[in-house]
Amino acid sequence: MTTTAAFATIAALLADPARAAMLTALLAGEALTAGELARVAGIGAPAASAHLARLVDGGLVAVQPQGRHRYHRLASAEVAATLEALGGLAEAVAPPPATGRRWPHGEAFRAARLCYDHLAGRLGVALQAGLAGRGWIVPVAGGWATSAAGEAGLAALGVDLAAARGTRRFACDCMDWSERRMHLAGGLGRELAACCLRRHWLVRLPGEREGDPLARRRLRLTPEGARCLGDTLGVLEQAA
Amino acid sequence: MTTTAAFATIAALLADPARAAMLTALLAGEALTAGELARVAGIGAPAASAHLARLVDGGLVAVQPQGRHRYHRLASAEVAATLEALGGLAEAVAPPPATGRRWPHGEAFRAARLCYDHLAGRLGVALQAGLAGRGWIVPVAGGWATSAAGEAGLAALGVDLAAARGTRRFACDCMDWSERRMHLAGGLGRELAACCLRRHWLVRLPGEREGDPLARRRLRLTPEGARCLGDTLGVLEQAA
DNA sequence: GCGCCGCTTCGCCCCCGGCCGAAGGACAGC
DNA sequence: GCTGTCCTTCGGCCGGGGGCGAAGCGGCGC
Repeated sequence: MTTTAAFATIAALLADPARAAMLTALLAGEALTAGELARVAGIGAPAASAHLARLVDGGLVAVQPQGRHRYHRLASAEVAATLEALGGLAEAVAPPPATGRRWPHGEAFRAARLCYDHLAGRLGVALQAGLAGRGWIVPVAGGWATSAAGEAGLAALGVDLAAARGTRRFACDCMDWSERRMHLAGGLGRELAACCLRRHWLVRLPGEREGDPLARRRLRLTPEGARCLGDTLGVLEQAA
Repeated sequence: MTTTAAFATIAALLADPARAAMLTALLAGEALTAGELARVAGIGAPAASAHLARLVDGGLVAVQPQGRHRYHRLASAEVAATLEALGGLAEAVAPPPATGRRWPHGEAFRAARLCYDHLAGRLGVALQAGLAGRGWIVPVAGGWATSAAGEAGLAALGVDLAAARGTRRFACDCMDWSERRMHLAGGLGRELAACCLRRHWLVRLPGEREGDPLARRRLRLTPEGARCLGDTLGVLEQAA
């Protein structure tokens, strides 16, 4: 009873188009100011303020004041995972909009993207499979742990394992709606993504349109990234 | 844009307490009549009818008329998976209600339960791990396939593999909110659960209270079930 | 100190949607 | 065919919540 009530409360926070647009924008993993989010949602500043207050109060969004700006981000990777799940269901249930591509951002989006703070899409799934296939990560209760070989290999790639361990969950699964498989989340997933971006193995694709909430989530594998990740983890990618 | 709109539309369907109660009840995997769902939600027949019409129209619930009754069930296992994800987030975000047990149904619910049509909880996760650990199932693109040994072993257990193949997805992962690990879904997951119930290795726990929507999801492992599943798949379970 | 800018609060309007009672349609059993 | 049951549709009421403009508050820069 109380359970289904909490359930509905969370859903109500996601049910408003303006809030949904804000959350979708925050899925890119970057912290945005209230003004930016108001523009993304297409509403005025007062309305945005009220929406954000409710999201923060509901525990979905965290806020950190900085000077005269207030930066908002998703409260946790769990929130991101749930949003991804809902997006996948929306895609599966909604009448595919006539045109062949079922998601407006299509192929590039399915190939490689950010899921809040870690990698998703075909690339994310392939990375997870590569890590498990080489025995760099091994399943343990509640998630994954690194093997000795994995420690060495990941460190050689430049992944900050110390930072990865400083998180509540070191490595766990996150559902990938487009591939219907798991990809790696948790501290390790975050640091792996950070490493790939830092070394320019992956670059963010620029958004074509201003205000495109999904724009900053798309990633492109660079030739160097394909070589390095392919050599070490067997990730083959024919992404554009 | 159109994406976030669809997203919000689905969330709006889940945002009403009455609809949430109905969907939660349907998570047990059984088809219920409109009248039963009205009672579960604590509303009158007209209101329930309107809610169900919206759920059906939104693609979350399927209906099959039978005589003068109309039986409702979740439209797909994907819907069930999303509901589970939302429930997990609600549990994580909501202030744990003072008492130690975070979900009202506590231990038994975490130990073994139905996730729509397949097994979840510690038992579901352990089953998935056991199947993968023995090489009965092997990862393939988009999910899992059975090995030769797995075919023989599952058939020996009494799992109807032909029926399992008759589904859109043979075997795929489903997120388990309580364990934060994957358990087995898809046709194979469904037939495995059906087999366990048919052979009385698992039995449904009776609901203590009338109208308890989660009641029929709780499962108990019988001594015979512990023996058979433990022998063949190494599933150790200390569930009550 | 003054003005600018980002954000919030307040007051107000309006509309969406949830609920019920009553009436209407459909199906099974006698 | 009549009656009872299950479910839906219709009409009407009401509350919650989203939107904006105006005003208030606080940090920053000239």
